[in-house]
Amino acid sequence: MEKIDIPRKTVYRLSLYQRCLQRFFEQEVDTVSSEELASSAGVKPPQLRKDLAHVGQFGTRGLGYSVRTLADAISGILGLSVLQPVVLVGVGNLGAALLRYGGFRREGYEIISAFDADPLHVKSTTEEMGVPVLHVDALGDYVKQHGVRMAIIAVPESAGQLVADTLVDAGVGAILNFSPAVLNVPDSVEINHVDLAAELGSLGFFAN
Amino acid sequence: MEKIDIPRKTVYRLSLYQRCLQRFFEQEVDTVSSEELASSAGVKPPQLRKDLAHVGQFGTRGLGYSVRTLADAISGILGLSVLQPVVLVGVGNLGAALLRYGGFRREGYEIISAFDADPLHVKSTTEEMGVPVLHVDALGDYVKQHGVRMAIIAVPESAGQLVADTLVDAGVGAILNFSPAVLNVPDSVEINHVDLAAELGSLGFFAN
DNA sequence: TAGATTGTTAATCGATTAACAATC
DNA sequence: TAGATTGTTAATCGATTAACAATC
Repeated sequence: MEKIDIPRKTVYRLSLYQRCLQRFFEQEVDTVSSEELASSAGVKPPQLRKDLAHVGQFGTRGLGYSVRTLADAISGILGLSVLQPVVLVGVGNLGAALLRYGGFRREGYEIISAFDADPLHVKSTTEEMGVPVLHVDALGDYVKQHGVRMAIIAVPESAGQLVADTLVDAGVGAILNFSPAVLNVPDSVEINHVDLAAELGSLGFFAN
Repeated sequence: MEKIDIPRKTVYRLSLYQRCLQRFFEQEVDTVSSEELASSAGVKPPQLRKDLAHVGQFGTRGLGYSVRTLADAISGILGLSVLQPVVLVGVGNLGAALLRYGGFRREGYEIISAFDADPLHVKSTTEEMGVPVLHVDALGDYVKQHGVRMAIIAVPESAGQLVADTLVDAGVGAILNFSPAVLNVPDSVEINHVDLAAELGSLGFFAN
């Protein structure tokens, strides 16, 4: 394993490129230039080339990139070649919406189980939500048994850290955190924090 | 207006500080040091002080910051002193969840109306969702008439740009975009892009 | 005055952009 | 060969961190 030295932002953008390439592929485009791919992803061409340089050489000078080859390469790097199992913790408003959200699956992820502390939410069955919803007490064991490496947290702030600790203890390596809580985890665990209130809050400044 | 020169990331963090200050205020803490406030927001003290330096001087050397004074100052800067009206476009899975999400209101924002292209969603009434859901055809006029300056987009990718154009034409100055679409807008309009699929997608890399 | 903590300047770090040589 | 476009190096830019003088 020598996948150490790629900047976080580059990894994020690789995921953008991947999605754009999928679209080109569906449109049966065989080859794209850095110009075309970059513009479809909303970045500048040198940015794209720099990002790709971090992970290898995929293009042909004078020609561009093979859509197929590049897409496969990025899939491999991001670990999307096989469907990745993910658990979701917190089936409130947002959690339930994420459960129904199709975008994750299209990207190569599958929420295989959800967890909640509220018996009312736990009662929801596979039929209702599309996945089993279990009590949060079972979270740690489930993660260990199924070897789950990724989790989505959509619980209230007060529960965030506890859930994160449980996940980390059980072996999860990456967390997408929608709770407002600032999570303390070991450096080996990666966290993407999506703070909805802060996203909107900071926009007020620009709206005048 | 000379609110030009504050870095985007600083504005974002101001919003974090604001929320932490609210908590300190509720706990009846009068004064915090940059050390305390920074740690509660998940940043380092010099970062906090640098951020604040962009917008003014609020602390007392040797003592720290008055929770009340600093909270009020940041509220003013972010424009949160009065409840900000926001429109939401797209009442699918995610849009509906955002509509019910309480975090925005707590932050000083109120979704005053929602819009959708699907007559099924449009039928939803104030009672069901808490806010009126109108047909997207009425979006531009509504925004103009109510002087709305902020919008949340939660429509499918194919509709993103069209909705953005409508909003910008109607005078919106800041958009929180949850659609995967890369939106082209004038420089005067600020966009925060929350790309759920890409957030999760990039995490795959770190999960091993 | 002594201790503490801010505000600010300087140093570091990393990321973006520009430019161009390599090469298909 | 000539035109095009990559991969890469160098220059720029901005943001973070460290350090410390100002000052309560």
